Amino acid sequence: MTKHERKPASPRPKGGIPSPKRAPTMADVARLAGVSTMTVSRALKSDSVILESTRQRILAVCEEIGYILDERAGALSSNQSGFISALVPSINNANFADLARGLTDAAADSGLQILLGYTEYSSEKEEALIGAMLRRRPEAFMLVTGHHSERTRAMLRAAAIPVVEAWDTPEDPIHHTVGFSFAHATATMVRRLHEKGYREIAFLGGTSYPGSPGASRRAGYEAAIRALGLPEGRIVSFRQPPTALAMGQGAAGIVELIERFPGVDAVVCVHDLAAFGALMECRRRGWDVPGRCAIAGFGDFEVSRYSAPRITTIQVDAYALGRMAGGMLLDSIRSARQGRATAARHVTIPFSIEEREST
Amino acid sequence: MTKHERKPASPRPKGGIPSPKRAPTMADVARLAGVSTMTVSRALKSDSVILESTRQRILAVCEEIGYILDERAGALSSNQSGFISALVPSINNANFADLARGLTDAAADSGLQILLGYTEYSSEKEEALIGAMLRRRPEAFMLVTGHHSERTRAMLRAAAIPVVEAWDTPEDPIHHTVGFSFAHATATMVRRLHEKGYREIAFLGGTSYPGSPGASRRAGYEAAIRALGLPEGRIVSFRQPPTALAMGQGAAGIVELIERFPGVDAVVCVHDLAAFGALMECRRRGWDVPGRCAIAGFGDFEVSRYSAPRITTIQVDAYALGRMAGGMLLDSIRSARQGRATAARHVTIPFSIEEREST
DNA sequence: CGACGGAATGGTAGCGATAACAGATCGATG
DNA sequence: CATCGATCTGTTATCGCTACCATTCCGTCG
Repeated sequence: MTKHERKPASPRPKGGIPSPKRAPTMADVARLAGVSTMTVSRALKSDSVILESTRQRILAVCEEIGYILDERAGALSSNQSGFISALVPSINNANFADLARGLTDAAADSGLQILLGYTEYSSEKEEALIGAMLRRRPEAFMLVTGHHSERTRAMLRAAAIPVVEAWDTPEDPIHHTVGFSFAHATATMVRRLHEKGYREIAFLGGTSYPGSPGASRRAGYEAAIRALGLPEGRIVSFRQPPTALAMGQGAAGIVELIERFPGVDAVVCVHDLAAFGALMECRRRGWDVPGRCAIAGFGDFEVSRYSAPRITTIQVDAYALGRMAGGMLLDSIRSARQGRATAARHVTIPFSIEEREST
Repeated sequence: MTKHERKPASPRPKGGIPSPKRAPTMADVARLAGVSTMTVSRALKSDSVILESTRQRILAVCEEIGYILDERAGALSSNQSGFISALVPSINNANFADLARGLTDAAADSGLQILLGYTEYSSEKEEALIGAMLRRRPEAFMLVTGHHSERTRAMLRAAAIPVVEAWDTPEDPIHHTVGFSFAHATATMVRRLHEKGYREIAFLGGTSYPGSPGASRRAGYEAAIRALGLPEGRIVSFRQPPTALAMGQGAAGIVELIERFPGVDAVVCVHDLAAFGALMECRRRGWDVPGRCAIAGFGDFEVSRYSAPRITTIQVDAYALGRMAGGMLLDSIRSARQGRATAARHVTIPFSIEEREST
């Protein structure tokens, strides 16, 4: 020992059974199995060449002494963290939860883990989270929805890792995208309502500032209304970004809407939670749905399938979307590990209008 | 260079501005700021002694060259991963999402990050996830609900890190616990219904095998029914563990229940989603709620606050519970970092019966 | 005026794994 | 029987950071 040597946490025997006070390392396994640490390392990776009998012997030793691979060290040495970072606006939302689950399952198939963060619809939080996550050197990033600050984009560019923006497709993508146009979907819903004979179609929810959640849905609504020559301006916005209050905003919103625009005969809501809140408020007040006013949602949340009446909505398989986003990132990661870059891909996935009893 | 030296990813200049092809390291920052790497390390930790002017100079260099601390290396060197692992049965559940959010926020206050996993109510998945997570050397573990296999318990014991079991309190805790007795809460609901005059009270949901989700709620129901001398056996179980089908199970279940036990005048459901499904099915069939049959839930999901009628339920602040669980773990982590162990704590948090229109 | 102490900073080893290549072993082949 | 190639295993250096202690630089004090 020279004077600067770090004192070990506990004494290390040079041979024999490792001290019970210390977690076993690969060197302990190697010693007990009579092989080198490299061979142990290979035994624990599924894709490496090693005699099956050797692997079995090593795995037996691992099991016996309770050895657990330390991926912190592995990540440093191999320069592969094994992480994918994912940012969702909120986890308390079935669509985002499904997206995250799809990504997690796709990543797990390749042995990668997810670092999940919630931005709560705030760019400051998003920046802070990305900064914290980059310190873990994730191998890829998934962003769900939203406009991203220039600082966010710069950080991701500097990190030089694959990025996928999922769900609503942005106009100015960072890299990969996968999702569908919320504006297009909402416009389709408006046209469908028009075909069914509704003539004064309103929009409920979202806030008006650009880049806000719901802005693209609102824009799609407005474009469709104009194209059809229907009366414009039937809009009631929410004051707050989407939160747990979503249903309450829908309940309050429908009342304001009907009072301000008594002729309205159909409402397109920014998402199913608002639609459900609106629907229940109508029932409470004795307003028939869809007789007095039809109600449509967005997202096909479970509540829309079981409410009475069932709610017409825009359906997208968020779980599959998450898996697809994961697949795209994994492809890019594999390429990056072999030193190749991947061109950005832009995938549009289908949505469908689920016509139910509320329209 | 000797023959065994690892080939660097790209050439490393010995001085001057770091090559743009290579991510800057602490050594680059140190060189440019004219200090040692130790001083850079101190500048980036908030709690260390360093001249403020030095810190500012170092931070400026970091900003200029886009240096990002590599916590993979830090974790290895300091033997502190900065991770807390959390396992929830499902993320697509408002209670669990709130729990995870509370834990995340509590951890973030201390600079720790969360590794989140979903067990999907399967012990095999739980074991696999814990194994994968332990390779990251988390500093603590939160488990939400459920019975844990002996192998799970052994792994956590061997890891020798603080563990908190949150939500439903287990009979045989691993370490810390925080939550409340689901059995007690459900029994309280039954008594409340009895006080209101209901006499044939049923239970809907859960599966019957021991350790299944809902088992403790069902046990609490049965105990209360027996204690009150009410007619027993009014139970309809679900065939599947809780999933996205939760509302559909409630809808199907209420029909089966009313057909098999026509005298039932109140139903306690295993959770609000089943209660909601049941309620909507009743409306669809023209069965008045609570006139024909009262319906109560569990968990105070948003849907229960806005449905028509609003659903009576058992309310718990899951976010606060998550924060509390996080606080307990952080205390233990701090102690562990100073070499001290912490005694297991068992915290019971309050629940309340939210009486609404459905009973 | 020299000893002392506290604050700031520096030097070095080591955390535990893996990359890269070298070496050993063994059966097949000419 | 020597050579070759394929397969398996070993050696060494390194990833980027932080713990541990040493050192330097001051101002203070007996």
